[in-house]
Amino acid sequence: MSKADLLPGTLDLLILTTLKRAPLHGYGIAQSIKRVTDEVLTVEEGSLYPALQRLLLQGWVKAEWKVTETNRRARYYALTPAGRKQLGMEVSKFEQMMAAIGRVLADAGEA
Amino acid sequence: MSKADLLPGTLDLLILTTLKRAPLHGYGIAQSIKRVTDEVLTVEEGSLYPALQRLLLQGWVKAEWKVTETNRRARYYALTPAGRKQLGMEVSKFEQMMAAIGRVLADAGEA
DNA sequence: TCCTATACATAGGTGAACTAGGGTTCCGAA
DNA sequence: TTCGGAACCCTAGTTCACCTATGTATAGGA
Repeated sequence: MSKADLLPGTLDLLILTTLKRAPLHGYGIAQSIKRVTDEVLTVEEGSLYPALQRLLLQGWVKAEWKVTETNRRARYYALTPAGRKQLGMEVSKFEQMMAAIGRVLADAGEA
Repeated sequence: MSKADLLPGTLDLLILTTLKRAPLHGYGIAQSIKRVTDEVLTVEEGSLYPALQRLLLQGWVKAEWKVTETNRRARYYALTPAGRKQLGMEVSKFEQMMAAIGRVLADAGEA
C-alpha cells in the first residue's frame, strides 16, 4: 500500500517554498508543512535533515545558528538568491508536470 | 537539474489510467503517455516493464499475448476489477496530495 | 540488403525518502 | 527535585522506484 508521507520528488520544493516566507529552523519547517496541509503531508526528520544538507551543499539555502523564541539554540535556514531562482524553476517544472498528468487523467475520463 | 522523465510515485497511476480506456501493450502505453502529454512525460522501457511486472504480481492488471494491427506478437495488458479499484484509490490519494502541495505553494505566496 | 520502428525484457546503478536510532536543553508537573 | 515530554539537531542503514544500458527479435520500407 505504501503509506508515503509525501509525493516523492517534492520535498525540496516544499522546503524551499516554506523558506520563502521567512527563515526557519528544521523543526519549524516540518511543523509548518504539517500545519498548512492539515497533516496530509508530514516530513520525517530523517528525510528533512539530509535534504537540508543537500540544499546547503548546492547553495540553495544558507544556515545560521540562532536562539529561538523559546530560548533554545536552533539552526535557521534561509533561501539564498540562487535558491530563490531554483525554487522558481522547480515550481514551473512541477506545474508543467501536474498539467501533463492532468491531461492523462482527463483523457482516460472521456470515452 | 535532474532531468526526471516523470514525477516519482506517479508511474503506476499513469499506467493504470492509460489502461482504463482499453487494453494495450507495453510499447503502446509508453507511446500513449508521451503523445497525450506532448512528450512532457516519457516512460522509459526500463521503468515500464518492471512496473508492469509489479502490477501483474499485485493482480491489478492481467496480460495476454495477441497480435497487433501491424501483425506483431505483443503482450496486451488489461485492468482487472481489483486494478480498477486500486486506480480509484490512487487517484483520490494523488488529488489529496496535490491539494495539500497547492496549499503550501499558495501559503508562501501571501505575505 | 540494411536500417528504422515496433516490441519485450533484465541487470545494475543511483539516489531520495523512510526506519530507527542517538543526543541535548528547556520547562512544567508530581 | 526529579522526571517526562516537547523542542531541537543529526546520522547510519535500508529500501525501493526509477534510470541507464544492453540484449533479443521481427516487420516493413528504402
